[in-house]
Amino acid sequence: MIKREKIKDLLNSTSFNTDVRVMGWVRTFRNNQFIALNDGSCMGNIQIVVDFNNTPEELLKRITTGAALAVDGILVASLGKGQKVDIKAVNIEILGDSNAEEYPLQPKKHSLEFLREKAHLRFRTNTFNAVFKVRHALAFAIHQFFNEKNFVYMHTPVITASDAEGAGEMFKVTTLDFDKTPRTENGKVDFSEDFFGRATNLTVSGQLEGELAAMAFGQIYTFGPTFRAENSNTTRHLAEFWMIEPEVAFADLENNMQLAEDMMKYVINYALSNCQEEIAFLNERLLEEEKQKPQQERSELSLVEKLNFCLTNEFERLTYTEAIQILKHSKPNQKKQFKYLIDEWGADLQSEHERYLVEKHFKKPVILTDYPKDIKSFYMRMNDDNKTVAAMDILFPGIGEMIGGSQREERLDKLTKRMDEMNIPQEELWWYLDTRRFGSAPHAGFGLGFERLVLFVTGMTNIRDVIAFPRFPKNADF
RNA sequence: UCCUUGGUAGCUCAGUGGUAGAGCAAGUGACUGUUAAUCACUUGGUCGGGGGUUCGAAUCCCUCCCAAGGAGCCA
Repeated sequence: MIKREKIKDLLNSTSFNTDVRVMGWVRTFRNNQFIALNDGSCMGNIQIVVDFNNTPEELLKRITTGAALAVDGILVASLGKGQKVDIKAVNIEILGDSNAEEYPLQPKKHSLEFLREKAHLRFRTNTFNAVFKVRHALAFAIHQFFNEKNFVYMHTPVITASDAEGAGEMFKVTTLDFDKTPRTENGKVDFSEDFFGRATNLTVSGQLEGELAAMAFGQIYTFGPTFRAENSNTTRHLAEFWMIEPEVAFADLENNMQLAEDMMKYVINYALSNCQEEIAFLNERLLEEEKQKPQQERSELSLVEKLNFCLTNEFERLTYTEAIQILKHSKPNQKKQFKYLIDEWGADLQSEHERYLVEKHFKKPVILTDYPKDIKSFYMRMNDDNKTVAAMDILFPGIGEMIGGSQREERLDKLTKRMDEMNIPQEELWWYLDTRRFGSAPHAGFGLGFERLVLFVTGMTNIRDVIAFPRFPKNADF
């Protein structure tokens, strides 16, 4: 028997008149004669030409959209205009039938909302083929970037006992029987009877554990699933998402910003050069979509232009205080077009403000630094002004916050003081505080929401379309 | 969780008080170098669920569920 070949290789082949064998799934079957076959090796289909006069009616009827086939045939130069090569079928074997009356994917354009409900089948569409290839490339590029810089990939725990991080609502992890939970004398659930002997949750961040490792390896990163039980129903939040969290010893906020910008450019560049076909497709898809919109709402740059723009321009860096000044004097603020008007220093920035800075004022990624201490986490390093902390948020057009990071507070007295002020129990984080007791050192790190990166690079607009099986409130299908 | 807009055939939608429609898909047939093939015919609906108003409800009211977009929370 001949060895099976990948469609990707055959589409570029010029070895005409050779016997080939392919396997794949039917995308369309036109004219009782032309099968567009896809095997996932690339976005393109190979055209199988069927000699329908010498093929049993029985078999022709079973060549339906979605059916899996094994085809033996001869590779020939195509007579048609749409493609360079055809396979003249000699023998077609149906590996798996696909009932055309029941198969949900039709040879036509489907809405993303519809495909979201068919998440088990949506990989079979061009759009999702492209999205998940790009997702793969980005994940690979992230590992390659850190590996080249000699970072150590740490696997931080998915189940944690600390609930003091304040990053968000947590999912409880328990084996207790809900119908008869053990109770303490004062009526509370007795978690000492639970599997771990204490209350546990799914992690909301690997940062604290990451810091422990960074204080030995010097530079580490994590890349794993993260969970937030927030009741968020937006196009950029998930209950289960993947996060990349580098942590670097002997680094300050400046180093941290540089690392983040370098990483973003590295992985975007990797995707551009390794997913040309996919990104070209997504670029076209987005252009088509934008055509539906009124002129005003269309973006100035195409997807490819936007990605290239990111690579060739420095991210704009400015402090929170400078941003407030810009916003205060901005047109929408003067004309009271903001829903939340910028009045004085200290307020948290709303999405509309971030969007103005990124999309209207600077028109490129922006790194905002040195936020007021009161709107940031306890572990961020206090600046000399005692008002701001060495925090940074990287804002991207269309996405908002892509990265959040900071230089960490390495001074034990200042750290414990902040914890007291923010009511964070020190005894629960004794192990974290130990790093400040024994050989503390300046260090910094950040968290990158992987799906938000995939959103940006694919030009998709809903985060539920860039993760295979999205988890969000009221939804855990598949 | 809040605000807005929606939920009608497998899909995308029209129908705004008088008894259910189109295009595509699917089925049957014709045609055969097509490119989401084309042409003809056919099938297909508890109009999101429940309750109410009315002689009569897809249409009006109440309520619940679900979806999209925006907000908050954040990555």
